[in-house]
Amino acid sequence: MTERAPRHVREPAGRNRAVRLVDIASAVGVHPSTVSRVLNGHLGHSVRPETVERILAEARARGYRPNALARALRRHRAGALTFVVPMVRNPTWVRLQRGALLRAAERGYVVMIMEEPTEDPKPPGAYSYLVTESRADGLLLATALRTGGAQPDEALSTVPHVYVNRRGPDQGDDVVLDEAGAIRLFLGHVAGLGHCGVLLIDGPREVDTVHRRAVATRRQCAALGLTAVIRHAPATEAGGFAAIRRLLAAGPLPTAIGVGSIEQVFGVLAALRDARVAVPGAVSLVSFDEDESLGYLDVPITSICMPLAELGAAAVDALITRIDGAGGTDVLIREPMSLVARGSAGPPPTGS
Amino acid sequence: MTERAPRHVREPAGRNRAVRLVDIASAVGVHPSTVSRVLNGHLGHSVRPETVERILAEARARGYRPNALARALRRHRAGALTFVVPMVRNPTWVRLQRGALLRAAERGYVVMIMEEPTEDPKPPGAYSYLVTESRADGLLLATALRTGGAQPDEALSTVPHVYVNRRGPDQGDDVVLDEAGAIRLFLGHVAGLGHCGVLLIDGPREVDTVHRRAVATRRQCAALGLTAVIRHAPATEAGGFAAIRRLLAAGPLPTAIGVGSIEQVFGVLAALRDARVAVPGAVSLVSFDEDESLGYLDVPITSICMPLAELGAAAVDALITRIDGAGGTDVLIREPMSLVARGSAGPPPTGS
DNA sequence: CTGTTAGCGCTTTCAT
DNA sequence: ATGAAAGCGCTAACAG
Repeated sequence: MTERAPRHVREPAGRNRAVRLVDIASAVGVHPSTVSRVLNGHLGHSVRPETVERILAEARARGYRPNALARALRRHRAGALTFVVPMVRNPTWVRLQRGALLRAAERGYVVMIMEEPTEDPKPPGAYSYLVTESRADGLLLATALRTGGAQPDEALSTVPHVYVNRRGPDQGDDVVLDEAGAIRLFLGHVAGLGHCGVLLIDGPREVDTVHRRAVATRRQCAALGLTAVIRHAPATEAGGFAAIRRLLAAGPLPTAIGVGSIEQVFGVLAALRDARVAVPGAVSLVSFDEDESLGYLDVPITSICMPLAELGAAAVDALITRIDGAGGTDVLIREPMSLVARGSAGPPPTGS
Repeated sequence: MTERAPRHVREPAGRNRAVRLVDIASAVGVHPSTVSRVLNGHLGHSVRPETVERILAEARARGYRPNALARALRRHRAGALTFVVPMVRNPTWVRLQRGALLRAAERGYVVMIMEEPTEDPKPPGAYSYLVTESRADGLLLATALRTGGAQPDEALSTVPHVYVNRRGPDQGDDVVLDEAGAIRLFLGHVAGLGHCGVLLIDGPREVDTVHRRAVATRRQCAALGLTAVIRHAPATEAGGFAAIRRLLAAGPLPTAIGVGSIEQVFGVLAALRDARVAVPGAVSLVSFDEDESLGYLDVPITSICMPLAELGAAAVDALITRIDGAGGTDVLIREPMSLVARGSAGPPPTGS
């Protein structure tokens, strides 16, 4: 009485079949549902300890792994998150991604990465199909641009999502860093050294973090009685280089310079070097991106170290909260944030 | 006669249900299987053109998206790949990851990223559970370490996989770059400039790319009549720094230096600067990692630009081939590879 | 304490 | 040219 295998289900050729719940059940001689309960720890309706043991033993022996697809289909939960990141090379995103991946793994989720092209960016809602298709339970949106229109994205209205390191058009779904705090650290440092004029070289104003740094700089400089000059340029080496070039052509620079991204730092340094402007002799420099390599440059660069991994982790937590149906509020990650003093910021020249 | 909804299936609270195949079917007044056939283009048993139109229209109108979970469960295909990458900050991996993500998207796969801790690394087979659970159809293994034992990983034997940028213990599943070609570019450049002695500062010898570069350097230097010194150090700024420090303490350096990673480049440059060894006056330097920032340093760094995005794309293709059941052979990505001459490599000092 | 049953949403063979 | 039916592997409400 060999059971005939149903002919209409094709096996993936050559691969040996995975162990299923029913295999465990029939080996132990219980019903599949019992196995399911035991393996999921649903012992509310309690199961005989002996049966539990036998099931656990069998499952372990055969290396049983539940089929995530079947489980997800039944539970209406994919156990996956989608992380939408801008397509840039920058250590910032690596650290953010890492923090998110680690926390997601801890919480039993896998993470799919989608890279958003920097030119011709799609609206965040363009990724909601992943949730509609049940591939993911929610979206981590880390695309950098501020929304022009500021009206909530229709396609996202029914999809759990969180904006990471940028604010979105809707309230209560942002997880961002304390950029104002970073500016405070920067201004406190250079003001303490005696600087009176500040220059911020940063990325395009459409980038939300850039916008927040610019606003904070203007406001805080006003409060502290410092003059503030703000220049936006592409977040590249060439962008930083050109920005300083242009400013130097117009006159002397403010003595304290903050730079938004590490790429720009390299460009800024090159332009200052070309013009023989000494760092930190003539101008002081502080980077808002931290990377170890900055400590090994000709002039080691003082920088602000932001809690990027913590940001990623917090974003995952916030998203899971929303997936679980609980609402949430905007999250501001403040700690740990520090200024790594390396010597590129010193007192202003005495003549100034 | 309102149909009672089955009470035992809980809806995800507050979220509106996705459109299903049956919804389209009942709206159009046909059987779900017909809709399935039409939407999948299985018109082998031909369907009336009018019906096709109505189904397509309805699906479009309601924004129908097939449930990827249900489809995957039925088809025994998750439509997902897992990319296992080492946990390092380095532009190399960003470019590799990008190439892989883009190609996977083109081919209709989503990609999950798993980061492998650098210290206490797990064997690649530790990720095969993702395939067993049907979360992914195959594994892209980009962990950097060479396997000590060199015996095939048991847990991977039934799992489609490809080793990326490293060779694995089994034959025919590697997709790697032409490191020997990179060395050839390097040696050709410096030999052409007149150098006779070469120093390679690279990462730990357990890293497969490092190993291949070291072997190629020894072999090619012998063939060209160049002396070769090879030093392994951690792939960090501090590692590069310390390596040069130690060598300088022991005597003069070979006049041509190749450096394995960008982090080490920064360390090497700092150590040379500290010791007042001029670049390219006293020693020439070439980096095996390319990054735009290298063009903006004090001394712009000549580097080898490897086809990393192409590597990622080729790895995805190779993996999908294996998932589809076809075997495969090792792949060597040679092009496009170039030496970006920036000035850190020049003729050796005349005294030497 | 455990088994029965009814699906999750989709695909596919078979029958008409 | 289309419908019926079965089932991917798992879970959960309900019934003993």
